[in-house]
Amino acid sequence: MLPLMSYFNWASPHQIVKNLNKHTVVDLIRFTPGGISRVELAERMDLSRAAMTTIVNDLIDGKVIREAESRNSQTGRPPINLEINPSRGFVAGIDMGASHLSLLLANFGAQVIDEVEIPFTVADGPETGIAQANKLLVELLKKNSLDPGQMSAIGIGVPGPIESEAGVVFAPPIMPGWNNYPIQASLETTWNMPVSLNNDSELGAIGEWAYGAGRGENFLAYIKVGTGIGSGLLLNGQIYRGATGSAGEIGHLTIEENGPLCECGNAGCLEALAGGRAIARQAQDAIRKGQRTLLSSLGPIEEITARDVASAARRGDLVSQQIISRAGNYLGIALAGLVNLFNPRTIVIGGGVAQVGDLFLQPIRDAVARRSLQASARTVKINTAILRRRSSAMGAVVQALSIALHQIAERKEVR
Amino acid sequence: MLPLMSYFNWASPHQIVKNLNKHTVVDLIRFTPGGISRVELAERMDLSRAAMTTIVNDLIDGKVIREAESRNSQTGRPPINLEINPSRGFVAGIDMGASHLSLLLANFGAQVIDEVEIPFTVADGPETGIAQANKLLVELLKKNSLDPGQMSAIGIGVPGPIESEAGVVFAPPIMPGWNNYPIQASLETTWNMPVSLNNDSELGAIGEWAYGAGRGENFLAYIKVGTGIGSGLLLNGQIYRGATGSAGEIGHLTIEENGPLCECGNAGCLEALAGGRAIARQAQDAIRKGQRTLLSSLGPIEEITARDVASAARRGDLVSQQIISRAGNYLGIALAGLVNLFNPRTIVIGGGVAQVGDLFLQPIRDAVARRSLQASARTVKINTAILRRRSSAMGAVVQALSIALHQIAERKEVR
DNA sequence: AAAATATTGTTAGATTTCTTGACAAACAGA
DNA sequence: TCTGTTTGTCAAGAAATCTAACAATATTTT
Repeated sequence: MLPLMSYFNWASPHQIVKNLNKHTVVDLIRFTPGGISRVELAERMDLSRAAMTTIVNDLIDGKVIREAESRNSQTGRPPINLEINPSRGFVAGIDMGASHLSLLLANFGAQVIDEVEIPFTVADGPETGIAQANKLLVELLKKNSLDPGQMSAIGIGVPGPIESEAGVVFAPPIMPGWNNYPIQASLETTWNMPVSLNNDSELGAIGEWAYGAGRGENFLAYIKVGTGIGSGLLLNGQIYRGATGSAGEIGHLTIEENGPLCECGNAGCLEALAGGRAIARQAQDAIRKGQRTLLSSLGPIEEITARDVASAARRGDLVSQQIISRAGNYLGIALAGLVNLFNPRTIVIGGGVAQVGDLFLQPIRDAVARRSLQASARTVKINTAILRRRSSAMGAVVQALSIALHQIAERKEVR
Repeated sequence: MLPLMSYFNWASPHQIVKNLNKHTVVDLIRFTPGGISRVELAERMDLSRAAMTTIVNDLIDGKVIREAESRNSQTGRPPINLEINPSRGFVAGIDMGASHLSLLLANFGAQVIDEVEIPFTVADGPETGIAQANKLLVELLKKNSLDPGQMSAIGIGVPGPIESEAGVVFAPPIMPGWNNYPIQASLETTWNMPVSLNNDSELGAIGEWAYGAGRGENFLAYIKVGTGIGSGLLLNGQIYRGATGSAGEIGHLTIEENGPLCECGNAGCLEALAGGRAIARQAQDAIRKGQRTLLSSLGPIEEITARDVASAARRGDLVSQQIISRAGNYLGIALAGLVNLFNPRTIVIGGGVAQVGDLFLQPIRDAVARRSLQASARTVKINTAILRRRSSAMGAVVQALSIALHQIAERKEVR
């Protein structure tokens, strides 16, 4: 069957970008677990083996990819696996959160060389924030005796909606002062290399898709439970942003019509019931009411965070467990809606609270099973992020590599 | 910017189907309002004018398209509009509902030649249902002095989830007995031509996208309010079916946790609150309670339908208007969730109840504005289906034409 | 150890599809 | 009638892929 109107929406595909098949080969090599050979590539892409030889040897000449070990086969000449040439260069992945800034340094094979994370206040504004990120990257490079010239691209994720053409964030609720600030352009000027600016939840989805709990799943939702609650959607294998770039706002689904007020102005949003701030507040209330909990011993009540609650829950604190479990139930109610509408194959739960594991996951799974249609609920898998705190930063690395690799693959000569 | 992982997911594009550019040209001609010329095609597809001449003349030779009138231009040689050759053949579009069966006969220019609609009971099972459809089509052809040999393809929509490879419906709640029945194969054998089987809500989205209220909108949700409530989603310009084909099940979002029981087994589903059956039941209850309403004069209480309520509401009946408005509010609550998650540009409301107009639309718009994030709510347009009862059947015609046109475009010679 | 078999990867020439750049065609206005 | 402008066509050449034969490298069989 023909996919509907696909012709209409694709620009002439050999023109979307030149050498489309070359790019396809690069990405198949990047993301096929266990490696892939020339003949397998040819079969997968429906090209002749001869054509594949030309394409692959071209990429090898450009030092984008290289031959790896031959796999042992049952019979016949063993296939030669192809892999990205890891020593072709480096990229950086930056994950900017509301209260943390983390940074990965990776080679072209997407292997993490080094990483660093610092406390951070995104509300301090763009100049301060970007300066901090720059400084951190300079230090990390120096520590690894690397020259900025050896880097090829930077990926960065921020907790707000992106205007991707312009390279800015657009009316971000939790990034005051950043509206329309030229984040991408600023980094590109400073570092003199291409920069990919993305939403942090989208990057989480990409990271977990590429190397995590949703590896290769083409219908994937990544839920980031942090200060706020956001999601990154991978539909038909592509990031889905919606008509104006604000798709996936699961945090502002109304769950309880008369629930607590949310920063967005509505009442009873998921975020106001199960987000990091809500979890912290519930814990503080519990202490004030005099409930017996490990949390009371942590110092000033106002400074108790969702992370404290999560870690207390893991150590067996009943009050904390109850708070986490209730948050899980709320999230599950929202996810039931998402499951009915999107019918994803996999949902990956990331962010600090998710690391608690089954204490959080089980109420989610229960609520989804109870409140969504069997057809979709039966097939959906709900799991914790494998890359843990690194999901988004890893997604940023993937995006940086996408730019770097495809830019190099365009060129004929070795630079 | 490069679209993420697009390379990975596309098979080698020139292989998705041969002569991709030829097909793109056909669809651009089909769906560009106001017509399109060779040069405009070349620009839109990023091809040279010379290449476009070859492609277009090839299609003209194959009698797939033809030259239309020249448009008047400001200056220079006026462009020659291209159009699908309407007299190249005919197609049929079938819309099978729970309680009606309708049929459109259209030429290759998608102009409706004739149509017919009969009452129908899908629950009578596939043999009966398909026999009825066949008979109806035979009669319609005879009435228009057409030979089956002049038809090129059939599109059919049914109210259940589709396994599109297999051409069957899969566990359809309101099509008892149809599970896995080879609908597509049966029609293909009987008529000896290709058949496209689709979900009726999807077809509604396609119909309204092509010739209706969502013309050309690439982020479109079509909501069908009939006996049940379903939706068809067009995301990034492509029909979205989800991982297992059951995406868009908006009718089974939980709206009131302790609401009325739904056929799906859960409680408080949208469908149980605002679907056709729910509307009829509320009207019946109102009469039994002795409320003053035009509906009381319509004969046996049990036979009052949602359509009766809708038409009474249009004529000013307050009780009916209240019921419709309440249903609109419930639908709006569900749509607020859809807007937050999908961020569509347009929502088209179809089905019988929607024809009431603002009485139904306004509470929907209010609820969406109240309960979804500003970023998405501000930009979404919510309108009634322009094609009215024909949305789905027209979508079936579009699908049939897709098969027919692209099949012919493949061939070199005129058949 | 040699031969048979199977599978991967390469080579050379033909084919298809697109590009470039020149040119013909069709209209408006001076 | 001439000029300017835009559409559409033609011919030669370039790029990418195909076909079909062949070389390379392993296992299995004789």
